[in-house]
Amino acid sequence: MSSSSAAPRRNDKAEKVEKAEKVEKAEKPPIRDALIAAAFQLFLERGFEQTTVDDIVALAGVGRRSFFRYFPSKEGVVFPDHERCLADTTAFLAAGEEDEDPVRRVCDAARLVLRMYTENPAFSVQRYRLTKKVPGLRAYELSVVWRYERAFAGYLRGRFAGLPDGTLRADVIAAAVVAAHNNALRSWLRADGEGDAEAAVDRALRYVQEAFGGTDASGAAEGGRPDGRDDVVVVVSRRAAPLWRVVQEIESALGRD
Amino acid sequence: MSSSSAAPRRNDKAEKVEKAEKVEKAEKPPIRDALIAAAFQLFLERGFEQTTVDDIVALAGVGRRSFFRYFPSKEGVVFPDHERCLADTTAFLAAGEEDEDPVRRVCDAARLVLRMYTENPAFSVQRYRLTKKVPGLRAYELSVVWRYERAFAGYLRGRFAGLPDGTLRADVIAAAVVAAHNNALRSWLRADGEGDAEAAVDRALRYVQEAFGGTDASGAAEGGRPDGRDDVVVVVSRRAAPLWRVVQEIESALGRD
DNA sequence: GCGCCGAATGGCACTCAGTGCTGCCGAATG
DNA sequence: CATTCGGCAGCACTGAGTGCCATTCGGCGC
Repeated sequence: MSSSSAAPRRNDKAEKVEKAEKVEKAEKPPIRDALIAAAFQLFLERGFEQTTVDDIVALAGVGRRSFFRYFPSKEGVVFPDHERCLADTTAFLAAGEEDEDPVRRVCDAARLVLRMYTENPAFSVQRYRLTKKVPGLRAYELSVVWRYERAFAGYLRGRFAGLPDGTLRADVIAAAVVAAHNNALRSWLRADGEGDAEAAVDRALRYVQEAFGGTDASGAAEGGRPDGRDDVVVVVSRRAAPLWRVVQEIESALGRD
Repeated sequence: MSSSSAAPRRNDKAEKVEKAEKVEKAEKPPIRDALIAAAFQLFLERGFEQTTVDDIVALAGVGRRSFFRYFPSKEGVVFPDHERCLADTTAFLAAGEEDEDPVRRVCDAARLVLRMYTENPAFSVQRYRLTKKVPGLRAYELSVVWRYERAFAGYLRGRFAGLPDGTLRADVIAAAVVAAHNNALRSWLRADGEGDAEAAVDRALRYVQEAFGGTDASGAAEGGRPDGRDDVVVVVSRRAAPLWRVVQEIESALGRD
């Protein structure tokens, strides 16, 4: 792109610098990052549908064919790091110990996914705003989330193998974990990345863990109950009241909200 | 297209017959059904990607433009009745009574969706085999399922409004209901539509209802309380006990199970 | 019976996503 | 220096999806 064949000595030097950068950055293709930056710039200022792949590659200064070497589709450029994150997550689940609570392990895996978002708050918020408006991106995000959910469910199915209704439990818990994670994550994204996302997700996941009863409620130990109270609660309810109403009373009496 | 202006009398008769069919079938465009039939025939014998929209309209004997008048995309023809079913489901939720258990209502809505599958077992099984192999159809199905889940969650958010963690509970329960429904549904589809799908889904949904403690367990209302007791119940629970354990105590104390 | 109107349809042309192929260039080999 | 190999640009092509317009058909008023 820049002036070439002007000074061979200088070119040799430039090559050395480039190589040094390569070693330093370690297998990071600059073309990929240029495409991501160009795509987001155009998507944000002009809209997703109003931007063609040709516009992106023109702004990034690369060939059109290169775009599809790095991303499977026009939507894929919006979720550039999910492939690696999904691999990390499955590896994390595969490395789990046998005596660990499976639900807790899956919750920790979800926390791993959360970290990918919190590492780049600005980027995550921009992407959230895009996916909220563009139906095509929402659909693509669904397929991404679905792969996480299937990874969770697959792990749980293995851990629940032999148990009655093992696959049912696995599927339901995986879906609940994903839903809780997304609920907290989206609250954080709607707040422009302000606030403690980790705490919000912990809180949401604790609700799931309590609902399925397969855990010691993680945060209860640490955040817990600083006054040391582990006392009893008395609830009085009319027998004819609908059960779900009673449960609501119980929950508020127990201080879970 | 067919021979015209040959015998006006005969043409008049043909018109009458056509009109009679229209009145009989009542607002059912035959073009739509012809497109669905042609699409499935080609998808099954040749594969989804190997079939173009031109192939479908050629076999159905209609213009290419008409395909996209009836279906939003090539994938859409595989899920022809979901739009109506989704409308029915949201209407069913909107018509719910205020004093009914919200979780139970959502489970009933899921049973409504199941009915759409069980009404045409052969069709549902064919579609299942297609979506299992074709990634594009899986993605499309995800977006369809997502709309049901959002309908469920929206209803629950309304019912849980004001409660602590209302949206979290709504999202998680909606996801759990959908996951349980799909788990049972897919078992039935894998078995080629043999067996009792209703019973399987009932069983799966009961698991969800128990996990979230928001139900009177199916038959409690009708089984009633013939002794006329409408007294009070006192429950004592340790504050640190997992919620599901507490709920179990409540349920047994209230005599519902 | 006649003409008009609106809805449904078919046909055409166009944009753009995604893919296969070819040639090119630079870098690592001998 | 010659060769090979991997990444990239450019080109051409298929096919999905859309906008536009002409046509047709059933219905309706005159």
